[in-house]
Amino acid sequence: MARADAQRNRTAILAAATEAFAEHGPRATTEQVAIRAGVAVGTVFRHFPTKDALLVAIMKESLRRLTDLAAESTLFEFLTAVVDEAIRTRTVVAALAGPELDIGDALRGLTDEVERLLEQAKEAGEVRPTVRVDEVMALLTATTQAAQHSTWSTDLQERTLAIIFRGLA
Amino acid sequence: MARADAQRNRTAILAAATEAFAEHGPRATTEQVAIRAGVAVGTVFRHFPTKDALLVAIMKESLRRLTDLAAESTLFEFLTAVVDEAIRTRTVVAALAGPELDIGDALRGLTDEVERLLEQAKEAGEVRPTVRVDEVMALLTATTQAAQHSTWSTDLQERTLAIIFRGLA
DNA sequence: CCAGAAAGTGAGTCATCACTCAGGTTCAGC
DNA sequence: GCTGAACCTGAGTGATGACTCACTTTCTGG
Repeated sequence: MARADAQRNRTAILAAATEAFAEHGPRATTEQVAIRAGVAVGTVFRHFPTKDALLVAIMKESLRRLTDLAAESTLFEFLTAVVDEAIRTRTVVAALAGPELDIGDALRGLTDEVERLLEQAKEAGEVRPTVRVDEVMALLTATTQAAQHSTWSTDLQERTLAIIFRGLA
Repeated sequence: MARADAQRNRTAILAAATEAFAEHGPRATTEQVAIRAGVAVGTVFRHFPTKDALLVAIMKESLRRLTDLAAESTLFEFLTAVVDEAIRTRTVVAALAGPELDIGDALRGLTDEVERLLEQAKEAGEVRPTVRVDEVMALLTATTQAAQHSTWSTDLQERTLAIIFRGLA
């Protein structure tokens, strides 16, 4: 049986890291995370041997949450939701962006869901049959990247997404 | 009259920095730039008091080049060109992205050109009249961001841009 | 030529962080 | 309770990288 306090700390660290990275991006220091979690630095490193490991853990969590969400959405709803999530937690983006960190499997799960939603949308006649998944993922990456770096009003975000949706239809 | 060697060094530093940042992103060290330019670190700092100043100088140069290019292109040609440039020199992107660095005026020049091209495209019936400049800029930001972070094949890049163009039409 | 001003040099400073570890604390099973 | 294994602590370490400055070198105008 794992110790209860260790479990509590692990959870607290994950929550703190999510907040810290959301605020300051991946440049948030491990110590900031530790303080936020009410814990010493050493404890953070006991649970996650590396800062990157911590980032990966958070990203996987985020991707899993999104993958679940996909189960109960249409394609367009889902894309909108992903962009929202990207703005809120500035880490997802990195996840979609580069192969620097190893989150291959979680990302594949998301892609599978998108593929399913894409097929649905095609059958409903909402998306051209010629559109491929990698194109949708590329657009998704693009939008999330930009949404978090620059400061878009929700209005602009909606109008931009509308253009993309029109391009898919 | 400014000294000739100083001019030469300034040019060499700018060229070296462009290369270095293109290869390693903004994380390239000042010393790498110095070595590439065949110069000591101190000299780099004599010309550009800050690493950020150096980045700004490069970005402005890049934006000016693009602004010039806009004079002789259609909207779609231009957007494609910007994305290409973004992939080549990984610094433009940061320019479009955030207000972290001060390049306001150069960016405004680019936006003006895009606006002009947009009007042209509308008159030619290639773009819906309802499309606004900020939307085009947002899409531009998005695409450049993504293009440089992830590794897109030129094929995927073309297909993705095609979808965006279709959305604008 | 030659002064002296402008420019260049590069070892050194200082701050920042990811990460460690010797020693103290707390939990869980008996 | 008690014991020992698991866990926590936080000052310290080492690496990195932006920036400085006392000193040397190189231009250029007269």
